[in-house]
Amino acid sequence: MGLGDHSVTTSPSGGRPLKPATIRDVASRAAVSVASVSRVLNGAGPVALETRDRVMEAVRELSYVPHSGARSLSMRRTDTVGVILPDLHGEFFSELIRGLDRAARERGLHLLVSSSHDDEAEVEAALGSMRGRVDGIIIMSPHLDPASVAGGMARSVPVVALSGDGGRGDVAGIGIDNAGGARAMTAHLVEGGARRVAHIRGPSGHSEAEARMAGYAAAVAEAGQPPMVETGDFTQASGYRAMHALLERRARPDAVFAANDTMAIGALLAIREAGLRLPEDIALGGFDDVPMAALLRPALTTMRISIAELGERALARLAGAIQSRRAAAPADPEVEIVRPLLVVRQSTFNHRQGEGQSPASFSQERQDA
Amino acid sequence: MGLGDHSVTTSPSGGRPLKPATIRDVASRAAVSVASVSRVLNGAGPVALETRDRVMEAVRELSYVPHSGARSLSMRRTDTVGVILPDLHGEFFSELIRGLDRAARERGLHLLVSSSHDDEAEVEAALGSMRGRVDGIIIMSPHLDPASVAGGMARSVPVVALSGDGGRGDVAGIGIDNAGGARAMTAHLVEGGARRVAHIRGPSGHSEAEARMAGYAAAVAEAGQPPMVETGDFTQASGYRAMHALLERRARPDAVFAANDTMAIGALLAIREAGLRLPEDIALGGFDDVPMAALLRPALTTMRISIAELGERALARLAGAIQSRRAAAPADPEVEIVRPLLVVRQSTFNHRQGEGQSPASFSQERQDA
DNA sequence: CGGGTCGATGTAATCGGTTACATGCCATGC
DNA sequence: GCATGGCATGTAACCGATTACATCGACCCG
Repeated sequence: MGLGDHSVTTSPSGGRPLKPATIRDVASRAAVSVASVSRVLNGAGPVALETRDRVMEAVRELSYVPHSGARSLSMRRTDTVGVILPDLHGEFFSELIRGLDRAARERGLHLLVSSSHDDEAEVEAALGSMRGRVDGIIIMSPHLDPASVAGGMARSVPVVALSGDGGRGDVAGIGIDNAGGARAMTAHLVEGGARRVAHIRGPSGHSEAEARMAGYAAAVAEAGQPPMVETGDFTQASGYRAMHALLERRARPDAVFAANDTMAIGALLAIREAGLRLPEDIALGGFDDVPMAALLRPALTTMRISIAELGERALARLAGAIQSRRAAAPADPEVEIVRPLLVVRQSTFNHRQGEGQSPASFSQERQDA
Repeated sequence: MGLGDHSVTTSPSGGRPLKPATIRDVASRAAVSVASVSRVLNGAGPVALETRDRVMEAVRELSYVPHSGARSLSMRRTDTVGVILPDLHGEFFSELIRGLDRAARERGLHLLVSSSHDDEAEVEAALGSMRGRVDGIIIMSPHLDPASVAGGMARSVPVVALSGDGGRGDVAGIGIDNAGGARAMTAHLVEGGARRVAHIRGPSGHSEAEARMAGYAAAVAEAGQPPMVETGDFTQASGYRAMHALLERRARPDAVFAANDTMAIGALLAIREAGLRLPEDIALGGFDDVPMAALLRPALTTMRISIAELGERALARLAGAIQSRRAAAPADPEVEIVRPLLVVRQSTFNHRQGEGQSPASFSQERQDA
């Protein structure tokens, strides 16, 4: 039961040790105590130069790598953040993770990802299984109330909600200003001379769809126009169908704002099929600025959201909350809002060069595909 | 120092406990030992009915959730797999994670994701920091040799390499049959009547690009055609430029195989600009079957890889390796190959209905967008 | 009635680190 | 010459679970 009877092979590449070396193996090989090894490795506390060298050599010889799990337990910190996401696709998902990963790596944090959650039970389960694995959680769940879902967990670790409208309730959150963006797009269409701006909205109950709808409604009301709305479900086919329906109305719209780019593409196909010209007969605006938007002809005017940046901000926010919890300071449950950027391309009138800004300080960018 | 002096509040929702309850809190509250609590919670070992009830009640009252980190340490298993990925984008990334996540959840595993690694040093660092956090690792790194990079880690946990051509070396791997796919596509173009099939390849040194190039070269050689090659870098702009170069050649190609769909789209724009018709003047084939491929007009013929399935298979493979390592059985370092599927759409000749299969048992599918 | 079996439970070692505290030593100051 | 202080180091108690082993009755059988 002494310290010396560990069975780790000496040579680094010769016999491959079945079990990796532990700190005690290193200690006994360097003929020092585990405390000294720990001090050397973490650069904490005073160590004699010669001791340091002996330890480093033993580390090299045994190719010792500290066991992060054990460290987490004794340090009461995992340096890991949990990420709980709904069923996301394509560019949105990859950009979000890219932003999270970048920000995490900067801070020496890891990402425990659990995606494709749609109902509340799954989210609860995911949250539960993260206890003791993470120092904080980033959660996105469009159909649910993030505050309630995160309530239990939020008492033990900080939670940041990522949502269409900012997390209501008492958890911190990052949200997209969907209403403001929709309003800016609608105003852009009105300013371009459209007399009847229609909206192809997303499914009712979906918080982002509702917010964009609200922004549209406010802007047309302000312009003294009657609202014209068709409902889609964010797919291309639904955008196509909705546009068809709009074209059959007695008073045809001369501009359409689709609640996302994918539906806008469907609408574009329907407009083309009807033999109408873009943007002369009908102007078209989308939302999201997916990569395809710039590749269409005419290239699509849209509201750009930098998803990667959204991820970075969320992680920065969470990292801050973890810090302040360590300092026993209560984290502020404030909700931070990211504003989309209006990107004007050929699907709307880009005559009127260099004129006035869009309202509400929404910045704007012209682009030629 | 007794068992009873823990300071956790009694009521579940009243005073919020700063520190979550531990198994000892539960034990003392239920007036049993920690062993019994553990037995109840894990359903292992015999427990009296009444004891079980008391424990469950205490668990509820304290809203106790086991600390997975601590459990990992004593069980020597983390139920987590590490995923190390290069800088991936869009659909490929999200589908891969989707497949991994689905397969992981089925098995009660978690995903520790670290993405955007490009050079070897970063990968090494990521691997090191995963020691003690994961039971196994899935690694994808196109420019590097997965075997060497994973060599050190592979001694302590199983590693599965995800790569363009299957991991050489002594680690298990899953690969895509890029060469075979490229060959099938080229053969499809030849069979459609093309006399001069050109190839827009990916960057040299990139293993997938090389494999697809090799498949193309073999197929044109077999058909007795001279190779015509331009090099791109997998971006749309490079596909556009490469196609331009091909069109300026004295002997213009009558079919083009682009090494991925993104470059094929660039090529498509160039062909259109030159006033040529697809597929009559020039037939065009891609690789990957990105969602946009079916939406183009003409819709793009391409080789489909089910990325999500690739992820699922990789995880299944790793899970198997983890199992067998627990049973002290050596895992086989075999490389599993996934074959892409030829999806024929309008950008190539889809006359010749219902004729012979493509060579080498590559399955085929016709589709109308 | 003694010994053996089985079921229910508790005690304490263990996983691999960190770290508060104790110890030993040497140099300094008075 | 002795108290003092600071550096270098070691010992052992955690972190929060699991689990091998010991214990203790109750019950059955010869």
